[in-house]
Amino acid sequence: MSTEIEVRLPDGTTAAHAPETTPMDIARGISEGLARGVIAAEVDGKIVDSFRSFGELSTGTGPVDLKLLTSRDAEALDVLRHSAAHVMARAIMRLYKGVSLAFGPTTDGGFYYDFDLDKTISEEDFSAIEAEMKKIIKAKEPFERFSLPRDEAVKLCQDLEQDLKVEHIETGLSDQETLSFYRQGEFVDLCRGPHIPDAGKIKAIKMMSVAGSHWKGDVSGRSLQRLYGTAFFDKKELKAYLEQIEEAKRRDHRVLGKQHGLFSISPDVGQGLCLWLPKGARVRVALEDFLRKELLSRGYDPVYSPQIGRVEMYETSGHFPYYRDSQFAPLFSSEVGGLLDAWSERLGAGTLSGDDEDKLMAAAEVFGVTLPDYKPSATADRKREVLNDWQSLHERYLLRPMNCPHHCQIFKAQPRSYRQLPLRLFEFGSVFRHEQTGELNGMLRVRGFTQDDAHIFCTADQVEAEFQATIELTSFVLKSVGLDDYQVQLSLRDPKSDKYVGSEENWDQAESSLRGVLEQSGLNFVEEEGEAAFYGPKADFMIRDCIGRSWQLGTVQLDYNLPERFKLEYNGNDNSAHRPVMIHRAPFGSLERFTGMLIEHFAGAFPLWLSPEQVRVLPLSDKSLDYAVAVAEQLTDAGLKATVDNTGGKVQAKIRNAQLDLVNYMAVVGPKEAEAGQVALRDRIDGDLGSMPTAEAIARLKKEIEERTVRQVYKPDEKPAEA
RNA sequence: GCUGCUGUAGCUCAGUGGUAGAGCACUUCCUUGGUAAGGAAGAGGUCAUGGGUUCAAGUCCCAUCAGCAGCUCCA
Repeated sequence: MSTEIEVRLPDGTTAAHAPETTPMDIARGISEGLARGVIAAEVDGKIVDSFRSFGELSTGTGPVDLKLLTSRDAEALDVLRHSAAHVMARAIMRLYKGVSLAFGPTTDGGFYYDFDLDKTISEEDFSAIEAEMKKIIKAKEPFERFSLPRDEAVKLCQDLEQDLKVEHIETGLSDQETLSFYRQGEFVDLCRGPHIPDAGKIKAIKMMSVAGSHWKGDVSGRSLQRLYGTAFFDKKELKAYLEQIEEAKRRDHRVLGKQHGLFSISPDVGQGLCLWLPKGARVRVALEDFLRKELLSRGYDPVYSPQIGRVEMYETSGHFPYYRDSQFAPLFSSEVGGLLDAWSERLGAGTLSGDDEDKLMAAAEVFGVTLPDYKPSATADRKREVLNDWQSLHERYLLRPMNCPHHCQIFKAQPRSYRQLPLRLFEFGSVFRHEQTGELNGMLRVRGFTQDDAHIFCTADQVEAEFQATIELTSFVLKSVGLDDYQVQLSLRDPKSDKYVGSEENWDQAESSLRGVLEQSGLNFVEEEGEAAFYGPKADFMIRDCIGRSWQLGTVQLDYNLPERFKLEYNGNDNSAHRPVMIHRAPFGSLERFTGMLIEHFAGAFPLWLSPEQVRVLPLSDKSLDYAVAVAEQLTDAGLKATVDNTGGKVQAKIRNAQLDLVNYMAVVGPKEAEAGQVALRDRIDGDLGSMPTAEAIARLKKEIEERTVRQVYKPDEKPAEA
């Protein structure tokens, strides 16, 4: 008999147990009730099955730390959902023939499992799948774990006709000597675990959606069907989760944007190209005016630059070659330009046959272009050179994907002295990127957008202070729109990757500068390796909105690369040339994305200072219409965004419409108000505020605007149900 | 770009091979009112586009375009 193992509980008590003892046994020793509630165990900080023995789990010589996990522990939900994924897979295998299992992990909201099977699963099949899952759950069969050496594991998966699992063992798990499996009834799956003791612990499940996916995330690999589901320890939690999803749907900026006339995307203009309707544009103007004023007072210089630039400039900056696929095709001054471009691409990819080459030569001749230096016997590189030489004698323009090259040119437009630094150039610059069709999403992911962009050119010594100032600016901007729950993500390079440009030293210097400032700032920040841009590390602001979703918006990026590429220089106090450092920064990120996020955060109900319709004047009847128009003029003169409801009908209906249109204030005017030069002000949030002189109402609203008050984050469930 | 789903009035949607519908919005008329819906009438559609099957297509098939969900990508 082997020696006993010391087990220490969270309260510090320790006891010796036989090696075959399991966490579940210990739970049972404490109370039957606890044993019934145990979902999994945490042994030496690792989440494991409650039904594995300490002999197997213990690694060291000292006592093992045991924490029993019940439905009250957050980690337990993950275990439950992983088991639910197995239950779903089991149901699928019962319902359909020839199912190959891929992976079935948990996600934030639930779990999914990827399958390869002939039948295309649609939402209509969900009820049958759920019914089968419920049968499995009701049977309360236990999950059992067993391990096999690799050859036997491969054999088992072959016997089970699970070719994807076989492949995974042979490739992804090639370094594993033994592999663990879980059995539940007739269902056996290669799986790391851990799992719940038995299926009966799953009290609430729901199939959520079905979508396509790829084996191991490789688009050229096998296409799989991914089934999403979720599971909870009780039905109430499931209900709350579903309500939260409904809440997010109600806030969808695409729906609210249409409903409230904020923006529109027309197929006639093009996919991913946003039309700002007057009301949406007013929100944007408020944001732009606010930021412009801030920047001017913080030592920034406004600049303007064109929305196209020569391809050569983007070759210099590196953007054109690096992001070729996600840019709009270049504009060529010569009609044969596109042909030569495609020709050169093919040569570069090595996919041009001699036949096709002859055809291209002939085609070029049709356009009157002969290439005497182009020798069919030359190397592909030499041929490309000839083509590129021809191209560079003709204009090629790129719809700009970034503003920075233009701003570099502005820096270069005149000799610079160290006395002029830091030079902070800002522009609300529109850029165009040909994002993949499947990525487009309302205002959040578009093909044309406007960055609240600026580039700071400074000396190496000024980097920290400038970085700190931009962090402070971004925090201020976010606070002004009522966003105070955010985290900064410091994105560093992936040491294993070679996609980065610039020297090792520059990267080290950049990364440590950013880290230092963030540490001093007291902001909550996390570091992420491998998330940096190709030209430098960056700090992204991850904002949490009022329903807990995270958004990546503002960004501050350090760049030692572009100044190098554009050979930017300033004259130092030693009267010799020095290279400036560049900081790219955008507190909003893009106006499109930021506005889209605000629409969802406020559920369309903007605070007064951002609101596209701040006051609507409601005449009691047509008899008061003239006075209403006069009041609206007074409000407009005072700088407020005011309209008049000139429709017929009763004031109750006008109020209802204004409330539904999320107008911040209503000014009800009837004979009494006209007589006294007053308005009866009604607040969207608090209701009737009573009559007051128009001037008093104006002062009240102007104060709220100047203070940029965010009085309420609108909760749609407070809205009365539509009749 | 890939997989799947969807496309009918301005909006939300019904319409399972045989005469294109509802609610809201809109227009007109009546009503002229005091803090979340007054009443009546009317107008509005090449059923996304293009092919095909059929005596007959909004409905079935194919392609294209667009949208949605997910995958992959994101300077």
